[in-house]
Amino acid sequence: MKVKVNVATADTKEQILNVAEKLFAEKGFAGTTLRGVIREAEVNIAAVHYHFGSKEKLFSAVVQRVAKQIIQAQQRQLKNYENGEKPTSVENLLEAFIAPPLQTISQMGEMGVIRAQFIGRCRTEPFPVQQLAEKEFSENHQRFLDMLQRALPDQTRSELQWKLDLSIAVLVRVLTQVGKPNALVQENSPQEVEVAIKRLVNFVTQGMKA
Amino acid sequence: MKVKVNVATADTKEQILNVAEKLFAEKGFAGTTLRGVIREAEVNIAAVHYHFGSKEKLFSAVVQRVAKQIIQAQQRQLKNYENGEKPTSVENLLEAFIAPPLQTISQMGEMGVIRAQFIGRCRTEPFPVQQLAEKEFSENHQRFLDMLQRALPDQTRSELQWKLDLSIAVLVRVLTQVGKPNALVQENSPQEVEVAIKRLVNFVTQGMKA
DNA sequence: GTCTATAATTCGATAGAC
DNA sequence: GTCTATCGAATTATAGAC
Repeated sequence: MKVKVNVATADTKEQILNVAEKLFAEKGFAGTTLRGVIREAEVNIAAVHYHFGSKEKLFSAVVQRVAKQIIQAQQRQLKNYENGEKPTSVENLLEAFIAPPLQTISQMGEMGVIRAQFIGRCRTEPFPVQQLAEKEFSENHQRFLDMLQRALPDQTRSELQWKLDLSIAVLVRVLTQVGKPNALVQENSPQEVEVAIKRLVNFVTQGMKA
Repeated sequence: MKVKVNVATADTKEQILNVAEKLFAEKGFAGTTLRGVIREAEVNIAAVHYHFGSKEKLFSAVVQRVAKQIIQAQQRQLKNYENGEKPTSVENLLEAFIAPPLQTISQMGEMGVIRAQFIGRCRTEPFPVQQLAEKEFSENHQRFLDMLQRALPDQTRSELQWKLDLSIAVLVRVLTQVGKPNALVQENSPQEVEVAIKRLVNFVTQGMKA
């Protein structure tokens, strides 16, 4: 059975999502206007409300698209370490957390820098951004926390919690600085990203074990 | 010779600065309106433009007040380690960097949480916030970088640069999470802050030496 | 220095034709 | 699904009286 797809609509929706991600990344939620989005996306102002309902729901749609990709890549990476009994090492866990977003971003070219900045906004912007974003990522973070607890049984849950939180802060900072002078990732090439992942994993692993 | 001080004006300016810091911290630059500021500060809308000139210059004035306090406290702390020839240890340098903002914030009570969030905005908000803020902090960061270089002569300048940048990201994350559940600093009491400083310095020192 | 009044834009959202 | 037209409200900033 064929699946009906309105091509024009799919293009319009996706075009709005792409431009919205770019503008939210560059100017933040409050600094982005729907009129700015529709101008760059070359669609009608009413199309945004027809497809998404409101500015806030548009933002949620962008977040969900981003979160889905990242979490899928992280879970895929984790399966490489699934041998069974022994808990995965801290290094491997942190690499499974850190490597996927960096690799994804380096594969996306110019859009990768935008994606990186957007992720940064999700962690730092005022209400309602952080709340909308956390909803999409919290379950995944809990899963990683559970695995870290198995790898480091001597540390308390709350200790691991703030250490993971700080590790994410470090990852997000690296992401938002991609391409800038003196950043850990400057050219955003696959080779450079591999080196950056090693250094970054090392940086946070030391902190996590401390 | 007496110094003329218009008390009403001093109050008005300071009141505007206080409320502006609070609203910028809570809602960000774009999300804050001058009308919101004057409503809460109970001053006239024209007073903001008379004293500061524009929304952007008002933000700059808040940043300058905040930066001045932090940098002074850090430099004061550094003088404790000035013995002369031997370079200060990495731990001491990082503690001189990290402790002052956390201690200041815990002394400020409720306003401390606002101050902490405001500092977070300075590092993460879109143009023109980051640019205006970096202008006030960059010289101080360079000084710390120079001292770190003396303490860790085997690491390259660019290596130390991104490591210090990531350490600041960690500090800022701790600041913005003050008072939230599972944060490193929850009650914001002097004793708790002292413990937090030790853990935090340990976390970033391990990463810095790695 | 402080105030009122208002200029000049811009915003998110919606109604209704096609 | 897409469009035009527009509503109602909010924004920064300024002019000018006191």
